[in-house]
Amino acid sequence: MKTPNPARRSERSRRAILSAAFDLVAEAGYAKLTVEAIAARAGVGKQTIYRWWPSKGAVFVDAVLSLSEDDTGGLSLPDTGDLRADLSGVLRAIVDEYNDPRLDAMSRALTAESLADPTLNSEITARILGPLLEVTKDRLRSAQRAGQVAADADLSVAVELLYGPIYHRWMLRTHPLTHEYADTVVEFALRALEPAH
Amino acid sequence: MKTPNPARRSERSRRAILSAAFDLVAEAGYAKLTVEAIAARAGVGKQTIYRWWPSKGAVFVDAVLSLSEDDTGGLSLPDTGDLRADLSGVLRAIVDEYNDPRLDAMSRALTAESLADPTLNSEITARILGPLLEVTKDRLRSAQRAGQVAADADLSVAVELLYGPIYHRWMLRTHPLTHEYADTVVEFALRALEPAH
Amino acid sequence: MKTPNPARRSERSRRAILSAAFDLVAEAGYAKLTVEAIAARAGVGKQTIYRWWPSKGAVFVDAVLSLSEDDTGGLSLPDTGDLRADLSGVLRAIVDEYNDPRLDAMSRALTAESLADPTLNSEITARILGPLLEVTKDRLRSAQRAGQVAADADLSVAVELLYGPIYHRWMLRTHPLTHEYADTVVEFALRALEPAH
Amino acid sequence: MKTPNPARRSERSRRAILSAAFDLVAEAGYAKLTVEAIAARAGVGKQTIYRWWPSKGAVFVDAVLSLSEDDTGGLSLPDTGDLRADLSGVLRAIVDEYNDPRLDAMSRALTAESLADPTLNSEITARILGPLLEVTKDRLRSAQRAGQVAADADLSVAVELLYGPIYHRWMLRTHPLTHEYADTVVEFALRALEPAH
DNA sequence: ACTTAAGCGAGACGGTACGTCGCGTCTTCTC
DNA sequence: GAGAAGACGCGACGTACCGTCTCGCTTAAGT
Repeated sequence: MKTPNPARRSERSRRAILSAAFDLVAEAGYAKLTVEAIAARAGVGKQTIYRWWPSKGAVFVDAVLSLSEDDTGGLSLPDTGDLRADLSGVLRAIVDEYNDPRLDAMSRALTAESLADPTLNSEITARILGPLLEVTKDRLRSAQRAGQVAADADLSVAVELLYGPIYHRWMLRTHPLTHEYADTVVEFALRALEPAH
Repeated sequence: MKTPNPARRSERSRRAILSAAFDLVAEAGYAKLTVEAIAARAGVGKQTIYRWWPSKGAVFVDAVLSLSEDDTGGLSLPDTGDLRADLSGVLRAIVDEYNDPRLDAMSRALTAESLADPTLNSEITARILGPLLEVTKDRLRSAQRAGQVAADADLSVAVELLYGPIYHRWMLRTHPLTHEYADTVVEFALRALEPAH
Repeated sequence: MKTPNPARRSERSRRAILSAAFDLVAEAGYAKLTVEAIAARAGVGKQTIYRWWPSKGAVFVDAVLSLSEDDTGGLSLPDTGDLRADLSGVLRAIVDEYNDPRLDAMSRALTAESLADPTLNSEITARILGPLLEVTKDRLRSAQRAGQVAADADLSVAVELLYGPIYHRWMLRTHPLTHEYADTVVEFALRALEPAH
Repeated sequence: MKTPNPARRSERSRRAILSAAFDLVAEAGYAKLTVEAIAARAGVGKQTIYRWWPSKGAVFVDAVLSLSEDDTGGLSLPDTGDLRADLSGVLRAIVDEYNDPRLDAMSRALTAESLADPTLNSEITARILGPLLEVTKDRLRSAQRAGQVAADADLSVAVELLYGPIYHRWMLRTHPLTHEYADTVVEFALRALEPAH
């Protein structure tokens, strides 16, 4: 099992494969994605796929990631000084994404894939989720300095207080995801995090 | 598509199929579960499976559910008067379950399945998750009457404040799930829910 | 394995089964005949078929035979004194039957069935073919008495001289089966059988 | 329905499939031949069979044909000048073949298959039966030139006069097939074909 | 006339084989 | 030497029928 020489890799094929994978999922759902279909649609031999990716899940994750990285990093988290507004902004944005059927389907597919394959899970965590949590923590740290958040609050838990409820509701479809809901979550979180009184 | 006559259904086969499915997942993981293996292990024709379940996922969900329903309701939620202790009890119990590799694998398989098939999702929600959320809300309602929780708090959100962070951490494997973590979550949640001061 | 009591046999079911079998073959060909289809079409339980016939081939053969026995014995072989004319009559009649697509298909199905199952073969031979050969031999015997056929000719072979070529051509589709052909065969056969000169 | 590229066809698989099919029929009879068994015995995927043959019948016919074509033409028909002896030779040889249980079974299977599938019928006719009839006609033509057979005899019918009775007796099992029988048939045929006297 | 057991319709069952799909590997030929 | 093309061995799919096996129901026979 010799590893191929990346220098020789065809950029045209790489792109074609990723975009074929993405389009196929968009059209028919992740469950119907097959390596053969990707190869056919991309005008590529199957071997070319297997040479560079370990599984079709990896191709798909790559496809999604390469797309989301074309954006300037997805969600931003401004620091206007108004913590409540800043957090509400992110959460509402996330709610909007989950309410877009296209993105919803993609996210669920990605999640399902990551459940079955720990490798993909870490990749997703590292490349999508991690950065989001990080910038959020940054914002909370800044709020700590401003005395809006208890100095001793564990920020790793704090971010989960924000994103956990949203994620829970999205994954389990217990109730609709709305902007009000996002705001309620922010409200609760801020109360939980506020300095001792 | 004629629906079979349930009156004639063989109880012996039903049981054999469910327990075969469960055992196979326990032994080799959900990814390797096949209808043929279930049929073989259960000593049953494939058609008998397809006659009564639409997919192997449905069989598996049924298997898990029928098992979890042999227990008299699984998790209980006592009302000792000490809200913090009561909640900490449930969350720690859940953390323990997620830390049991067997149950962890089952839950992830169940979750992955429910991502791909909304029907299963609702079934799981209705038969496993729903009851848990319900008893939790009951406990919180009792706490409201006792003045430990703000009277106007939206309890649907409140339960997500409790379970959301745990679920988030479990699903995304961002950090280890510990009893301390459970307690921290309870702490934050109680602070968020406490009556205005 | 107790043999069922024929006295209790339902005549209505028997008829329904035979005619369902016959019709199904007529409609879709023998290859697509199934026991389940016969049962369904006849409004009969499968067990009723298995109780009275050993195989679907047997049902079909029975169906054909029961039909052909409604006729007064099928082909007749008159003795007008004109041997050539009498034989030409039968052979032409047989040729006509083989040229009827319905009968052609039935005969081929019957033949195929008898190839796979020696039991059916003997039944067919006994109930359809045998009588034909017998009456033909009778006619030839009468011709022997009239001095038109060599006294020492082996009549078992003689009839095969008549039917063999026709059968050969029908089975193997080497050439079309026509009345002229029937007459040529009769001509050759008579020449082969004529008394020494 | 894209047709596969024959250039890429694996010769090794082709051979293995044909010989597996042949052996399986020899061992257990045509009725028990299955595509799965062929594939398993040949060490081949089922798809490889379906890629190149339309049905298991076609595989079997191919198997038989490819074997019979390894022989340099099978039956020969010498021209010794003695027509009776030459014809008796072929008919006796054919009788011998039909009396070999192995060949008998093969021939019946082949015949049954050709009854159900006209395509196979023509193939068999073209590759096995046709050549035999042709060399026989050649021999009779030579006999015509020698004045042993009527100049105006229709040779297509003549050959059926020879093979028809044998075939009839073999197929319908009315009487045993013996060398004497073969000779009797030749005798009758020669008498039928002899020039006017 | 009344049981009572057989035949019957229906159809679920354990199986075998079907013909198809997709996997991941391998081979051949091209650029 | 990477890539397009696609045949291959393999494993599983979901379906069609097989022949067997209960289920109630009906129906004729024998008390």
